[in-house]
Amino acid sequence: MGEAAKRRHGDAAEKLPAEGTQARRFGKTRSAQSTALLEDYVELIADLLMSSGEARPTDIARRLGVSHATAVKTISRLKRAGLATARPYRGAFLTEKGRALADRVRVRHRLVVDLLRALGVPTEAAEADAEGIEHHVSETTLKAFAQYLKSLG
Amino acid sequence: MGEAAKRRHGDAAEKLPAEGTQARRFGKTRSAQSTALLEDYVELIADLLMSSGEARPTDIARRLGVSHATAVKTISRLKRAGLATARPYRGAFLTEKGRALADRVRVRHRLVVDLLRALGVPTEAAEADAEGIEHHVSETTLKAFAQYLKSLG
DNA sequence: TACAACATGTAGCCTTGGCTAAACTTTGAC
DNA sequence: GTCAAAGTTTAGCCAAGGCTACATGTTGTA
Ligand SMILES: [Mn+2]
Ligand SMILES: [Mn+2]
Ligand SMILES: [Mn+2]
Ligand SMILES: [Mn+2]
Repeated sequence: MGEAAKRRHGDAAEKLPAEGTQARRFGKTRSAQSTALLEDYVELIADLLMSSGEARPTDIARRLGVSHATAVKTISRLKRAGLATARPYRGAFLTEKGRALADRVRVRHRLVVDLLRALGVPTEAAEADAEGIEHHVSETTLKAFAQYLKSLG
Repeated sequence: MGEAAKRRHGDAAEKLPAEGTQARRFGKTRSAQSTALLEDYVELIADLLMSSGEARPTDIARRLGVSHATAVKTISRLKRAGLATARPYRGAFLTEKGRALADRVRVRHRLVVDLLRALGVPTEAAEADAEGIEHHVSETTLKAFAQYLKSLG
């Protein structure tokens, strides 16, 4: 480790979290990230199905700001994950599991936006930030958010 | 688009954000994600340098819960980005730019954790969730957080 | 001083999530 | 009914961020 370094700096050491603890936290973050995209897709597909009756690759792509080819590939991943089905040239549909996820994700999205707005964050910033934040909010934290909002009446 | 579908569902349409608006939001989220890892690395390297005088690949890897090979590759990316330097077998060091980023990131991390705790989120959940949330909090939202915390005294 | 233990670096593999280009279907306007 | 426009699919490329395996370097201790 470098005993010299240890002696030189060790005494003034700040308290870092234990290695294992920190590793677990970062691991959670990584796993949240790997599901974030799928969550946004099912939420969006649910919205499109609700509002227009179909969720076509091009529409999805435009709303996400990616190419249609990217959307098609991600829809494949949704299928592999058992969250969606797709009929050729008819767009995407959600499985039971996909609908359940979409519902949870939509509720969570709303809650995060509402909380941010309650704290005085302007609407557009709240919506934009929530799109990323939502995927990293645990059940525990979500409950605290709901509690706080309830306390405001 | 399918006129039948449009007629069947269009009337009960829910109000989605405009396509461009939604695309911009998702784009911001994507770009935040691409910098998230670099932010965590510079923050961790700064912490390790402070507490032990050196930031070696193996230590970084253990704290992140990844293999040392992964850490080495990411340190290369930090170098490419002008955030860090590394002397063979002496670990990583931050450039001026890296130190500046680390400072900003540390302040933001603190603020997010403090806010979550102020809302009643238990410490460990607050720390774990903050590790992901922090990367998606805009300056605007950060100010609102600070404001709220100040209002609590 | 030698050497075993440990740290480092490198190579090669995989998945995810972007992209463009080109071929193919569907659809709607005439 | 035709056919061009619009949408879909597929293929092939790239970078990021994981991994394991292996070769090489350093270092504390016997
Ligand atoms: Mn989102
Ligand atoms: Mn969302
Ligand atoms: Mn983080
Ligand atoms: Mn952090």
